Amino acid sequence: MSDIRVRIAPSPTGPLHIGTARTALFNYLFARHNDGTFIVRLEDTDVVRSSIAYEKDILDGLHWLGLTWDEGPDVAGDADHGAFGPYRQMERLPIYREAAARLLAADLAYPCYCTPEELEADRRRQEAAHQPPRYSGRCARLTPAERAAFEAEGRVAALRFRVPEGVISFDDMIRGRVEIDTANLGGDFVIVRADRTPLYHFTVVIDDAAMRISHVIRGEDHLSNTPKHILLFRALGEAEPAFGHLPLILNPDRTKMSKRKSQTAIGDYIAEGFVREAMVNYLALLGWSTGTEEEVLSLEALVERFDVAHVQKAGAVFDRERLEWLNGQWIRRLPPDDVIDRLRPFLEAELAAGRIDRIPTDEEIRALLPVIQERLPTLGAIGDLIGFLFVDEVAVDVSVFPTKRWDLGTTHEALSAARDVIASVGQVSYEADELEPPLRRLAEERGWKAGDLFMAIRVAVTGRTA
RNA sequence: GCCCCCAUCGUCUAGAGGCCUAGGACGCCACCCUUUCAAGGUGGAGAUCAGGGGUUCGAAUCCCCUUGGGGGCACCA
Repeated sequence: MSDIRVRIAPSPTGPLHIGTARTALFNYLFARHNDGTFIVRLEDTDVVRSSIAYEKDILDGLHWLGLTWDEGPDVAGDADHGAFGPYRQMERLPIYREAAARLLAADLAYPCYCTPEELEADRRRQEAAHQPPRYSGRCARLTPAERAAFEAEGRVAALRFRVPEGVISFDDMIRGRVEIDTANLGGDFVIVRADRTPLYHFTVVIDDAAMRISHVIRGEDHLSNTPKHILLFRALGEAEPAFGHLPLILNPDRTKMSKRKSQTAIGDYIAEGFVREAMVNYLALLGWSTGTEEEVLSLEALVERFDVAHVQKAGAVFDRERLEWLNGQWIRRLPPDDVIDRLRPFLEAELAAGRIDRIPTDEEIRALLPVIQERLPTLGAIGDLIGFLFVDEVAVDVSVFPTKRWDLGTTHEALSAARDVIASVGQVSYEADELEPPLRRLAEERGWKAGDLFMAIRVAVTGRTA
């Protein structure tokens, strides 16, 4: 095991997002390729929006993808494991409290008594003046007497970190050297709320330091925040990890992928019948490539080939068509028993929805596999493909019969004739050459195209044209 | 508004100065196969490498500017 330690730190304030899943995957690939440690940490300090249901969705989703982690909680609500725990931030409050006290004692942070209303007014004024939003620094130099006065007023203070002057620079694993002047950070920022709960920028740094995270690999939306983190690492007397900022996943209009414009919940893709192999394969290739022309790659193959050098810098539009193509590729590659297992929940859903009257047996599905495996874009398409076989009565909508060459009269006539031919053949084993030759003969005698006859029979028997 | 990041076919990308009259994949269009639908095979359309300056014998590749796009600027994460 190397010293490389990386983490995915999702916030259980929503279901597992495509972007979080990809960040988790890249961290996983980086860790496994380098014989490092992959950690899951839950950032649940936003108590109002966090929930155990989301925690479950996230953990289950990561398991579904096949990303195993070495430290962290495995099951929602359950205990975690690893030498650097706990791995839920709400269980680490004393650690943050101690760190906050240290910064306060060293005057690296100070109590701020500004009310939300005052801050909001400042912000509005700055916006009106076309100024960038920035904390006024009103509470930065309060005398003990002034603080006491605010306290006497009943005001409760938040804790603000003093942002020093200077330029922060770091070598991003993906972007190279990045420099940002601390003057552009928006002034002293809050690290502990008035209600004593710590904020993200604070906890993320304390935990990354405490958990000995060596490489912080995350989305590009955090790039501008990195100087704040570096400042905090320094104030805390901790070594800074390496940073790598992944390109964002984009909506079709090239804005940051969002629930509003795209399907972002991994759970929704699972429900549609995307298989994990395809999802992992697709996500890995969104913003990264092997540098070769290989496209269909298993998680193991990805681990073997992963390198930061081939990570793209520009954002990548999420392309569902390509995901579907990969899904088809993977469904075709799955072993029969595996497909049968994975199909079952979707068949059960068909039954529950009343679209079929019974669930096919494993043997029935196995017999169908040769004709359905290469036709499934998603597992959820199974009902459309074989549903007609498992309903008590096939409903045939007359309008489904093609009328390009045949009118309904001809269709009816042809079906009657075909029925006679089939009856005359008698007992059959349904091998292809038992019914086809006599039906072809019938078509030839009547001057019909065999394809038209077969289409009529297909619709009459299955209720569908495919 | 300020700061930061980015820029090769519609999309995902290969390309790390000459191998590029820019390659692959998805999608699209033909054709083949074919009893429909798929799958598969073959071929095609599709990028003056955002634009303009440099550097160089030589630039998609290096530098600068412009333009365009994105992200960040919370007592959210």
